[in-house]
Amino acid sequence: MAKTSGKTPQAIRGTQDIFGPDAESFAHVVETFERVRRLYRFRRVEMPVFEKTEVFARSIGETTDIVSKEMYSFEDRGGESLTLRPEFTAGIARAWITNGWKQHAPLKVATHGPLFRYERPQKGRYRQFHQIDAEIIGAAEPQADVELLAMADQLLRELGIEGVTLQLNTLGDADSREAWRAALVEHFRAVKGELSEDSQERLERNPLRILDSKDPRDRRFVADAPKIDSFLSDEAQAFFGQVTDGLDAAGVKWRRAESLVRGLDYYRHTAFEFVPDEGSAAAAALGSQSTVLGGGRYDGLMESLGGAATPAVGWAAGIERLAMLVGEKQPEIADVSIAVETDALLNTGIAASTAIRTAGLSAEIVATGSPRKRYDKAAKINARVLLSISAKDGETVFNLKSAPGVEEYDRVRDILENLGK
RNA sequence: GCGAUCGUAGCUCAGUUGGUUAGAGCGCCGGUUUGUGGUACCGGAGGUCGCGGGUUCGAACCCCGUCGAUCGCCCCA
Repeated sequence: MAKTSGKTPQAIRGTQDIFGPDAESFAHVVETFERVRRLYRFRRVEMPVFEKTEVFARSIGETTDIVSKEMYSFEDRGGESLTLRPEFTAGIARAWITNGWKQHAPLKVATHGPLFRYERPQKGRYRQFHQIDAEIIGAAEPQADVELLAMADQLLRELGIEGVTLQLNTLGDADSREAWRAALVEHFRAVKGELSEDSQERLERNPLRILDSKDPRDRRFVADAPKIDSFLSDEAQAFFGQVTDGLDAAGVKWRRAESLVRGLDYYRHTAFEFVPDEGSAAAAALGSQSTVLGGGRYDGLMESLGGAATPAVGWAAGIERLAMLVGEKQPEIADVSIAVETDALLNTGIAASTAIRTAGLSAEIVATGSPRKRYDKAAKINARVLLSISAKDGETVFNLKSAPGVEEYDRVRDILENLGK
């Protein structure tokens, strides 16, 4: 692997050079997403890869570890702090405000591309990673949540991903959420000494996170922790009911996950993740970073960026993780593989390949190395038709070969007959 | 930030209890078959065994450090 000899610089930790079957799977995920988002009439949006640090710091919350340690921030030549986007949502929210996209409300947008987080890489987690993303902004009704989730569910089905289930929860409105949080702190504080060290720390900084602790010492107390349902207002209860009814109507399977939370304060109501079922092939393929697609309703975000209160809901999914679940994809088979068996006929080969490609057939040309071996190399390329170009008694000979009944055989023969006419 | 495992040709890996010029497969380059031919045969190039130090008569192999990778913890927008 990485040699330190010589002067070649190494790739940055946590970046990937994606090639071969992985690249094919990656492209397949993106192409499927583009197709499905059109079915749901989400409009394509292209966003900057970096923003003022403020965009992320204010939306995420100034005090969290995320802002202080886990963002790729730097100063530009003017001394302004900029940050490579760690997520799509904050940038889209900023654009909504600065570009007056309110005029398009409710706005359904989709995008995909690279994101950056300064973290220790592990399976399914990189410093530069890639996500697909879908947002509905300016829609307060539960129908928006339902449509968004139906799209996510259809995407996973069209990708052929099995053994992944929608885990669904509600965080209620701001008041419900705050009351629940207070009750949780009270509950866990009573047994603080028996919690894991990590969770004793969480108690002060992020008590909701104790609910998804992996430590068995914590899990005993998680089971009988206060449930959000006891704190939901009538409106919040009704909202969640409409979401679940809508999902049932849409045929989207879901499971209530009372411990599913979001780390950030701007989330309200619906929170969800598509997670591999325990013991499934998907779970084995993903390792410990297993959430495939996640999101929720973030009615509190716009205000943190100085905009008018705006209801919105969205999700994002890691392309690399999805690619790990879709299986190996091979590049498309070539229509024609061309062996130029003598250098004297190189230009004939070029003319033939151009004519074939112009006709809409894909072609690969082999014209380097030992002339005797070019046929062998061309034959190794997976192609529907094999064409060799050679000279016999001063005449140019096109020799075509394919499996019986291959439609491209006749097309190539016709193209060659018209060559030079 | 913490922990575990790993680091030998372009790639995937062998390398026995430390013992002479470090191997295989694939790939690459060249040659053989006077040949309408893909899977054969022969040959070649390519490695200061991640890097630095130590132990030893002798280190790819043992010890320390360092860099890198992988996986996990923390975190997870």
